[in-house]
Amino acid sequence: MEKFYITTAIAYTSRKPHIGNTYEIILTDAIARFKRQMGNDVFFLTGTDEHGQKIEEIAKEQGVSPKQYVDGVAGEIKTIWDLMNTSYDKFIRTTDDYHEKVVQKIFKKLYDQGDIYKSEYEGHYCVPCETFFTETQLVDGKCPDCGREVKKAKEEAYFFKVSKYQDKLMKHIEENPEFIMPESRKKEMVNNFIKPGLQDLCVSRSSFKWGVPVSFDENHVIYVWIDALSNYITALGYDVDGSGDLYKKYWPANVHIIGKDILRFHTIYWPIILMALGEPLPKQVFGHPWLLNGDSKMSKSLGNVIYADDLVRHFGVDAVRYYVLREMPYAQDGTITYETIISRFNADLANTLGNLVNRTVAMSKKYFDGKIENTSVCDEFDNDLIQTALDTKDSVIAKMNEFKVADSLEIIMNLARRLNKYIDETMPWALAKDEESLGRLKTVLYNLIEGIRFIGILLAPFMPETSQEILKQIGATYTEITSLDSFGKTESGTFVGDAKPLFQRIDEAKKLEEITKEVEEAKKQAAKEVKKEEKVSEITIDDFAKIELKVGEVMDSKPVEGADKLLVSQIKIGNEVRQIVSGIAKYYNPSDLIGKKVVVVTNLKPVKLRGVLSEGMILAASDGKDLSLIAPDKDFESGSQVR
RNA sequence: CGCGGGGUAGAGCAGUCUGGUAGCUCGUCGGGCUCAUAACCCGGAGGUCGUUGGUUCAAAUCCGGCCCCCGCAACCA
Repeated sequence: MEKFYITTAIAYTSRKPHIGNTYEIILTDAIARFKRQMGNDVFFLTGTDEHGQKIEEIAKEQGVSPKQYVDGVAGEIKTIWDLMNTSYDKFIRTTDDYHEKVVQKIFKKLYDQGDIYKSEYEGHYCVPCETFFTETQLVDGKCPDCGREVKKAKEEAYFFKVSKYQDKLMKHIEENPEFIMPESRKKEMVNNFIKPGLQDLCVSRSSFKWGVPVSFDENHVIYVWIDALSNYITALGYDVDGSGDLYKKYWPANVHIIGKDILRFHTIYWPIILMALGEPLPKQVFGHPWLLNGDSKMSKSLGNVIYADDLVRHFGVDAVRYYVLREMPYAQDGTITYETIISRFNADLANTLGNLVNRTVAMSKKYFDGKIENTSVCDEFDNDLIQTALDTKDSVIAKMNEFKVADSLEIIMNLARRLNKYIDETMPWALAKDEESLGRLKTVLYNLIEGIRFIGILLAPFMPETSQEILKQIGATYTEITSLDSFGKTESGTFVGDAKPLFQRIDEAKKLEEITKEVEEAKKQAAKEVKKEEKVSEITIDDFAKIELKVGEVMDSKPVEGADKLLVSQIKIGNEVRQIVSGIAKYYNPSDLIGKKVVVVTNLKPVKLRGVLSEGMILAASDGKDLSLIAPDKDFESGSQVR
């Protein structure tokens, strides 16, 4: 039996995953189930990435230990994975003992052989946040987290010599065109990162503690990539000093299924780590697109997060699986809204598929007490139907081998449509009226049941429960995909089961109203939580007094050349005119600003943004989506104090 | 000129590699049917394929210019 090792990315345990995160495991599960159905010996790995500064911070805020915190979230993640009926063989946590030990050994080995070396990490350090940032991470030259000033600082750290393996990696990518999929992503990686030259990767941190310690230097913890990526091999029992049987059997992975955003780590750093370890590379890395809510990304602050368990409550597990698998394009981002999911549910699952099964089984019961017989009274319509069923099986297999999940489902649905049409073509209710055509009627129903059996079997990787229910309702005894080699496996004399609607049609207006209520409720809740999260430490009135705020009038404003977010404005404050650069170009036209009264922080240390001097800061409210300048309520003289 | 993706009927997408009647699902309008979950089947309307120039007997498709949207650019799947 051919082995097939497939993995998801491990989920970060900073918070509960939303439907977009959940999409990844559903997708991977569909592929894993398909491969099993095709007779492969599949090993399906998933798990959680549990270390890092962010988790350390959240745990601290909540007053629990990091381990306690990740235990909670990892449990929640596992619950959702199970709720979605995903058939993973192993769930690894990066806080598992065996994983941590092997990660330490990997680090040590790379260090001993000279691929990891100690050096200094120079960056911009934000003191209150205790975090290093690179030049490019800074927002307007300030800390991206808290917006405060940063200063240049050095930190001792370990680096991984990725540059050493660059050429070898490039060669591998060129020689294995299927290594990075989809194709468009490959270009992105090669042009953006490899060609310009790889920089050595910082692989340790000393600014926080929540991680796997470097075994020979206790001031450092191993930074995320070596820790997290190694899960794919530690889960199988890889060990520097000799690996276990699972590893020998399943490595290299046939495919890593990951989000497009972390493609870089999986197609550049991970292969290089493996090269350094002298281990074979995964055969393929598939970067799937994202699932968006409408046209925007799901985020807590926007209050538009959709969770898998909420969807399941409203629509059921298989409907949610169906939706995400059917709706996601191969290489482009997909969308989810409650409207579209209801529409898919009704059109595809209730009307086309559910109703087909229901009417067919009901007719079999009604006309022949559920007994199925092939009397071979054929007609012109039959051949086309039979051919469609056989073609459907072939196409689905072909598409699935390319991971084109949405196409596969569409093809299966087309078979359901073809079967519905067949009912109209043959008109069983008319045949039932005449004693002489009962033989023909038996064949018609036989063909329908057989066609539905194709659907039931082909649907198994995508909607496991529905697949079983369909096969049960038609009383199928042959349920293997190999039984689809020919049309007509069902034996005469088989009895169908009870006809129960597979998917009850949803009243869209009513459902939406119900959901809207819930969403409103959740939004309020989220707003509360966000507020809590954003609460910064208290300051005294003296601290506040250090900030000088004044009313200013915009005399002139224009875009900063070469920057898409920045405007440079001349602001009159009393008798003085200052130049201030602000990141508001996306929200305001320069010409509209002229004459406006704004509030300005006047004693801010001047900085250069994009090479342009900025002597202050204009205050604005922002919710992440839009931005509004803060203006005095009455027309006030520029230069007036703001307190 | 940082890199990449996209712009096709009211909505969502396929077709572009390999040029040859513009297709699918939803919606909409009309008809049919009554086995079934007000479902199913058939038909119609609706598109200057972002724009502009070129190659060609022929361009959504190949080549060039331009416009618009969206990602990525060291840690949000």
